[in-house]
Amino acid sequence: MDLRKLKYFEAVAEEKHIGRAAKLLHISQPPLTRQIHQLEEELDVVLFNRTPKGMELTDAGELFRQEVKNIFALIDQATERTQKAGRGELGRLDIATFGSGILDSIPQVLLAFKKAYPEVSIVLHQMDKGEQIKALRQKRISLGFNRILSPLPDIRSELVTTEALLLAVNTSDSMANMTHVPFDSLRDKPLILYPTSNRPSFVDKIYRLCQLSGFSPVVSQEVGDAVTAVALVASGFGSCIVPESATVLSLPGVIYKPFINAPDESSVDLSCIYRKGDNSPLLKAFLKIVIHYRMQNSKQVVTR
Amino acid sequence: MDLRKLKYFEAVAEEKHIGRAAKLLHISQPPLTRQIHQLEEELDVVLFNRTPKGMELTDAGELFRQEVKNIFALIDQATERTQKAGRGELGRLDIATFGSGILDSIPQVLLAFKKAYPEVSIVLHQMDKGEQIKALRQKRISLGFNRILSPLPDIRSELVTTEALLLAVNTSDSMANMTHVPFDSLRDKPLILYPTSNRPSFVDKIYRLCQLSGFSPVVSQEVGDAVTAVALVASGFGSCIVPESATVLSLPGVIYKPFINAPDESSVDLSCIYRKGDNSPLLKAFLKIVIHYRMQNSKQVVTR
DNA sequence: TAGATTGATACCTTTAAGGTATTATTCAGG
DNA sequence: CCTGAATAATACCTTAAAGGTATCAATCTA
Repeated sequence: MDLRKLKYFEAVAEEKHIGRAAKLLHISQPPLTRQIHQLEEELDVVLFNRTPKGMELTDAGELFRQEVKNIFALIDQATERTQKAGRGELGRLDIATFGSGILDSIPQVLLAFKKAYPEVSIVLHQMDKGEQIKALRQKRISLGFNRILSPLPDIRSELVTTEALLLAVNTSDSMANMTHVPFDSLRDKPLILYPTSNRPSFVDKIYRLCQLSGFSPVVSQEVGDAVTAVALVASGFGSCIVPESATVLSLPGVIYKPFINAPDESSVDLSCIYRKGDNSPLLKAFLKIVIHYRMQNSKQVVTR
Repeated sequence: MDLRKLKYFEAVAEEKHIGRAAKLLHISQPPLTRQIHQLEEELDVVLFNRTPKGMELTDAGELFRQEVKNIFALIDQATERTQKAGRGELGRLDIATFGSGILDSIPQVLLAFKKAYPEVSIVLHQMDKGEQIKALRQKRISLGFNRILSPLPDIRSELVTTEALLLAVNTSDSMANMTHVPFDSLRDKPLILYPTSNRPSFVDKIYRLCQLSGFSPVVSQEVGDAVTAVALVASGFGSCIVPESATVLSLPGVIYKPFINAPDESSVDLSCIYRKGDNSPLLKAFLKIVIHYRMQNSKQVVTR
């Protein structure tokens, strides 16, 4: 079977005339006659009745014509879909997020991507950093969102946004009516912290900042994610340090305060990580959106 | 696009290795490399990632592989269906029957055909002879069942069965307890007859038989079809002459009597008619069943 | 570092599709 | 009844494209 023959068949079926069909196909009549004969021989079916006026489809030919139409439609569809997939406009993207990272920035990036590439289905997975790296290597995911990174030979990363750290305090706290909180006022204040999972972690960062300010934090409670932490702040368990994006959690009894006199690097990055060799167009498309988001975001910061 | 390329693509996708795939396809490696490159160029999509270990499908390639599988399945299906249609095993057959002809023989033939060619859908149309011939010429039907035929240049016919003529009489009739009815006893007996639609007709035949016996029939009533006629016999309107197959109508008050001393040709043919030039495999298949039916039927008559 | 294995490239051979000239057949019109 | 026009079919040649052989560049492995 040969698509050329099918195309030729379609033309003859349409024109009911070998000569005219040949002209339409920009070939001469004899080769077309031959191709039609070969097709009939291959199928072992008479597709046309030859009359002195031209070619007339048999019932079997009529049926075959429909089938051929479907075949070409399917081929066109296959081509189109494959090309879309090749441009990263169609497919499935498995993305990992960490516990409370799914606040503010990540949804915004995902939304922007969804808008630009509506035919890509995004599947989200909850994973901590260690799991993300494992899943990346096993190709179970193509992307992971993370905060604190250590360089790895087979993993690349792209910065999404940089967020200031804020202190979430209870409204009954003595610091509640300050506009800015000096970082070292955290000395002796009970802090809600997170367990250290995979180093380097967000907790490590907080410990280092305290160390730079010359004290060790007093841990009142360890919780798994920022949402729980803020909830505990609301009920008076203590304060906690959160990235700026956590302010979307507006719980009664909680207010967020910026630091003053904080050591350098009192901000935290949000990055996405991916396999080094991955040249999938889906990944490229996503990174393009990430970079666009970062640009737009930093511009906003500048113009503020 | 070219099915050869798709076949080659499938092989490489399966083997993940150009060399092995080439061996499987019984060609050498370089042309296969070239074909894959051409396919990628034509689609403008990278289908494989080349590694030192072999070829690895990209996401787009993976999708294309599915599509290609569907394409080949559709082509196979198209081929199969067309071949069936070419052998008359698939399709639609429009058949005309006349009023009461749809008794006994015709259903048996249709049933036999349905059994032998289950994938052919038969569409029945009620038409008298004149309409049948018109519909045949306009190709609205491919076959018509009929009794009395006049030869036409563009219409062929095939005998289905020959039936004796019987007299349907009311049980109260004086002839009811005869085993055989002399034909000329119909003289002066009221007969239920049919209107003459297209000559030569069944009525013409009856008139001729009467004429040969030396009398003219007394018409008590004209009715459109044999079923109505027999119903009138049941209620005492008179007698009527019917083909043997009408005996399947067993109405209370009606008994069927064979003739004796009837003129020659006191039997009537059931034939099917079709276009002279029609070489459709569906028609051929149907005629084969018709001839088979006739053979089997005449054998039964002989062995009786 | 040497050898083996991968896909890619260069160049020639062979197959099959396309072109030109012609034929057989059928139908329409004189 | 014959002639001419139109149809698809056939014979034979030309051309384009697929296939084969030899070889290369790159990468991993021992």
